[in-house]
Amino acid sequence: MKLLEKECTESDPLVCADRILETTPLVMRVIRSEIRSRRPADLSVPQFRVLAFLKRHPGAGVSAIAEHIGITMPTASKLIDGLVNRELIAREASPEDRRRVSLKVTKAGESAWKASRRDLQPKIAGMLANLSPEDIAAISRAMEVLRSVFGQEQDTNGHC
Amino acid sequence: MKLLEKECTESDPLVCADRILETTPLVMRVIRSEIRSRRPADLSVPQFRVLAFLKRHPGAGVSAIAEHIGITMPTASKLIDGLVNRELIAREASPEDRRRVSLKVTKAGESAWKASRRDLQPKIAGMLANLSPEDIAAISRAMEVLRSVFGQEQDTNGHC
DNA sequence: TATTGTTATACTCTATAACTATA
DNA sequence: TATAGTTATAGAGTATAACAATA
Repeated sequence: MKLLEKECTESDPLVCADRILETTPLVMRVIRSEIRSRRPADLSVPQFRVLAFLKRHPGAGVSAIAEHIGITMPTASKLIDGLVNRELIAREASPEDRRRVSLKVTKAGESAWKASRRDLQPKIAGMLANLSPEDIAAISRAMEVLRSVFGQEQDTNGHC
Repeated sequence: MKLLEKECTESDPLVCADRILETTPLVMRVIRSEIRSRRPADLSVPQFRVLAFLKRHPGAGVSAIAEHIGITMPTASKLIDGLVNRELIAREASPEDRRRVSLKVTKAGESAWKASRRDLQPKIAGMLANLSPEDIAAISRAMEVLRSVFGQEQDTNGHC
């Protein structure tokens, strides 16, 4: 249980929920504004996530994206429209089931995703630079736990 | 440094940034959909945050909100319009400087905020219920650290 | 009939640019 | 001239409801 320094009620789920509620929008806003500032690489957060998902699941359809990203099908469909129009992903009818579409990331999409990531990741990392290694490791672990709880997608794409 | 179980590169800021980038949108989406499902209490995340800020800083103006919430003035102005129309906040001209507006939360706004919070917090807490106390405490601490890094507003409203 | 997508419509959040009113 | 805020305009993300096409 470590020390008493901060032992008040930190293991109380309600306190934890409160902090998640306060902190998450702050982090999100930084991510969004950072993404937005990177014109013309210019991928929104949802677009970035669609590309990431599609890189992991080439050939996936609209419903798979909607489900795993956590949006409705019309929303996913429109999001995909935008990416197809910009030729960042390719959409074609599935041969065996012609209701389905098969989506995959194009070369350009791959580049755009990498560019976004190349800018974003060090920016966020830079904001963490002054933290202690212990704090950083704690955040890393907390994110893993949260992902398992909040993520529809149990990916276990083990970084380790 | 604890054990070796997960010791790979967790204290690497880049790895940590990666996880933040992956996890934060997932958490955010749950929060949003949860907020949205609570009709007719029906506060969006930005609205919720404006009310929270205004509770802490009654009499604040549009620019203060914009700055602390992290949005532009027109965005804040419109957001405020919506809340004023619904009579969740009150807007009046500042007596000493008539360019400024003075905003405060109304009774109805207070109720709406509390209702949103009353629903949201236990919902999020419920999702954490199966985690170990250690995990929960770790998330709590991680959120505190992240808030200090990503928050424009250094509130130190010590819950402890 | 059930599934996969898309279209239609509407609302919120967001920004930039241009404007008004006050200091 | 500079500051506080609003209006105009535009675009993305989101949803629900209604629809088409295929199975």
